[in-house]
Amino acid sequence: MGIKERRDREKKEHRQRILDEALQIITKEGFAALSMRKLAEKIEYSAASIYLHFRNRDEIARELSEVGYGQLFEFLTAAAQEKDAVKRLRAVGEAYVSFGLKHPEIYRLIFMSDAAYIEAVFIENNEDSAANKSYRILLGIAEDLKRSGHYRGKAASSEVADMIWTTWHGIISLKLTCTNFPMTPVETLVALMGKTIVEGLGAKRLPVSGRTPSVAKKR
Amino acid sequence: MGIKERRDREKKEHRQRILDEALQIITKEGFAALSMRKLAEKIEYSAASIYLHFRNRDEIARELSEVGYGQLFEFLTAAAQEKDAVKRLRAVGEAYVSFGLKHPEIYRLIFMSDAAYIEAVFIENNEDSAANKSYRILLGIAEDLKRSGHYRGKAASSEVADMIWTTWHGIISLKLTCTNFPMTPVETLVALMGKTIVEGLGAKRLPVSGRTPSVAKKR
DNA sequence: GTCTATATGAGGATAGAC
DNA sequence: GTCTATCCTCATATAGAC
Repeated sequence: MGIKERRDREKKEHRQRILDEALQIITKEGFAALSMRKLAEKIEYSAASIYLHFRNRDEIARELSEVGYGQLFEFLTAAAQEKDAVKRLRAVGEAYVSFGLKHPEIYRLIFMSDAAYIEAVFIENNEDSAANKSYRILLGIAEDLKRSGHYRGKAASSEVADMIWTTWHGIISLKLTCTNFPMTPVETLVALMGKTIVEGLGAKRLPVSGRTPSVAKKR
Repeated sequence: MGIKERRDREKKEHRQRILDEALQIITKEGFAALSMRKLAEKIEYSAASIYLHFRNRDEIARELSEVGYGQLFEFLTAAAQEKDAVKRLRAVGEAYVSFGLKHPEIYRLIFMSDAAYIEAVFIENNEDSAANKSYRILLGIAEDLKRSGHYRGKAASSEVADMIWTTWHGIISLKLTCTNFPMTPVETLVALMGKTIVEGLGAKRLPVSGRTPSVAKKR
């Protein structure tokens, strides 16, 4: 049965080669630039042969998205070793943003294009998907912030985690769409954001929504 | 010279009609669905005739972006009447997010696709562009927060404004890409975010970056 | 079984007839 | 000024060669 094994192995390698080249194209030129023809040229096969390995262009995109979530997870994991929740919040935030800056087209693909990719990963996939594991890093930070007395509000940890996530996503996605705006450097934004959120969550006085805090009275 | 005037007027009207139909297509089906052929069918002219009014599809996109910035500006202006900076922050934030939810495809076009559109507006255009005026609403809030003693940090108003903007953008853009995630409802996120930022900016104790605040010591 | 060649139909853009 | 005809690029599908 060695022949079948070799054939299977070769087919798998061929498939992987297609994915590798596709990733290169996306990384360099963005997802929109990924065409079956261009990809076929790169792998030195006809376009039709790609369809023997992938149902369509979308299936390639979905697989590459998962690669992207994996890369992001590695970035985050490396930064999530810090014990202290506040330090970890800052480290992971910086890692998240630096991933986006380093792999802008991948970030666009996984978080700024079709909702189908990310939803497939979060909803259908198992708990061990890279995207879910990344989210749990974030959730862990929110829980630790609460545990260590860094926040006093009533918000659930998942809400705090979502707030932090949207924050980082906001910075990187706006930067990718508009390289010159906001003019504040990304690093400054990450630092200011992190500090403001930590202090906001842990603030002792919680002014009732809508009322002006006493400090402002002197106006 | 009345004939020339009528001709000019008719041409202008025709151009406007193209834009109107294009806006409808984008609003309903998204920018990707805007094809010259489909547009031609709507206006009941040949596709080639569109090129007499617009250099290419991109030029239509750019003009529609400006319409979009104008619509956003109107949303924000209506919410920016409130005198109190904190209340205004919340009102404008809600308006920003509700614009994004109400006109998702327009939002995608102006803030989530090509950097060229937004950069053209912010950089090349005059101070009176809708995008610049919108930004100044935000900047005004940041300045008023500072003036009324709501924040004590060293961050410049423009940095605070950018932080607030990225925050709102993060919420809406993540929601548009991933309708089921984050699971926290948009309204909850906006409220939590607004509260956390106001309290974070105004917090009395400013723990030195990297040190754990005293509350956490008990861990 | 795996590939090449080719067909189909959508789309952007343009030349040239009227 | 408007149209038809056309060219190019693209995703996708399939027939049939090997």
